[in-house]
Amino acid sequence: MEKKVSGSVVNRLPRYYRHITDLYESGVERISSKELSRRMNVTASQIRQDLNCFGGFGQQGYGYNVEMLRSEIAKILGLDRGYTAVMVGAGHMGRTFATNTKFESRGFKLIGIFDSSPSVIGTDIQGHTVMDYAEIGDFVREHKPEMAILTVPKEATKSVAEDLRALGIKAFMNFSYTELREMEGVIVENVHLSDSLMRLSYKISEKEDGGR
Amino acid sequence: MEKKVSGSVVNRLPRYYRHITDLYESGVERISSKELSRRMNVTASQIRQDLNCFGGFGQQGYGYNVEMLRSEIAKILGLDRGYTAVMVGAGHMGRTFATNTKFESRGFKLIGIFDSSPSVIGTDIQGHTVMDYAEIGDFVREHKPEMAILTVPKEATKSVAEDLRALGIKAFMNFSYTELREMEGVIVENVHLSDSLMRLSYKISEKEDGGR
DNA sequence: TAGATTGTTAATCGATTAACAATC
DNA sequence: TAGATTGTTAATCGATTAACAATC
Repeated sequence: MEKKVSGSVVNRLPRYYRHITDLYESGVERISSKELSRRMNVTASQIRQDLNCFGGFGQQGYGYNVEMLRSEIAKILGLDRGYTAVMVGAGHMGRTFATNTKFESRGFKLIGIFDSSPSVIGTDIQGHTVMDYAEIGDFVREHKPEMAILTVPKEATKSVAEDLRALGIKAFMNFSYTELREMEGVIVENVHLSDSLMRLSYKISEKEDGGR
Repeated sequence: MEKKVSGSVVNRLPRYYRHITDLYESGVERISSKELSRRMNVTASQIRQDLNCFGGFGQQGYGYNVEMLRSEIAKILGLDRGYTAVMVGAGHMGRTFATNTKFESRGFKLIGIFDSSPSVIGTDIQGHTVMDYAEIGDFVREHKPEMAILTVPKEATKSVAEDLRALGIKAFMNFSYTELREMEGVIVENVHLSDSLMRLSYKISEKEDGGR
């Protein structure tokens, strides 16, 4: 059994993937931890430590092969596993997230969008016909998606999550302004956009005061 | 000059605000760090430490007064300063963020939305008429907003940020899948939704492997 | 007063950085 | 080979937790 990887490292992984992908797409073949550290504004030491949680992907005197490192990080992140997701909530946020996220190029597949409002059921989002939430049970039992993206109003979040959990969904991404409390045996990632707005506000006011 | 507050504490502040606001709205008058720790799933010690970076808001033997604590955290976050924001990019994400975020109830004011595409200029978003990006210079010079929300495509992010910086905008919230590198003297908060998706993916695959 | 709970100091734990031998 | 750069150990730094005297 490998050593447990710390949360701080996990949080940084997508950022590594993003930067390495940028390099890959601009045709860079190799990169040293030093050069990457300059670009990412972190220490080279941290990069080497982080990557070594998962294996020795570099070569002394050379650095890291960009293509190889990219595919290794993808593997670590599980992007090669073809995870599938359903989305519940075809309102503004659902539409935007479904439209903006390049699911396929990130290794995921969005396989169904559900809503309970008659006015959106049957409409199209990026080639997906919105289905009736009442039918989600059959759909999930048949297709067995790993994750659910919840873009429903605050009030509905908890009950939808409980329904889906009972159907065997293991992981949730929650966009509503409520915290989906960790349920037994389930993985939750809460996305709170207004938290970012508040952090920004804090930093502005901190700066104003500091400048006095 | 007060002691520098650590990034970890700042990151937790919006979450405190959210939980305290929940309590406030459900009519709770006082809360102890112990009870709050139970609800938030953190240690009571951490709560007391965190709050004490900013002052002694509690009372021995009693706990914290919810209404008072809420307004203190709001003050710390700068939510009482009436910061104003412009948004650039009236596509899906811009529309969604403008529609979903209760700016006013969070102490902010969105004062203008801009785009450069003739097909959206003049359309309405939550009572805002989308203005021509070509006119943003005059607008910013007149209204002096503190922050800008960038919901533009990846390619446009950098140049828009530089324009706005030259106009005096101090803080940016960037939604595009590119990192707005910290510019001299400017505050940046990057929001990367697909990072959350990847973290979720990591956790699912970690769990699968762990269960073997 | 007695009980409760804070504010704060000290102890522990974990994460980051520095350093360097191994090696390509 | 000589130079570069990794992987990894040790040192440092910072954040979290525990403990408790102060006090409402």
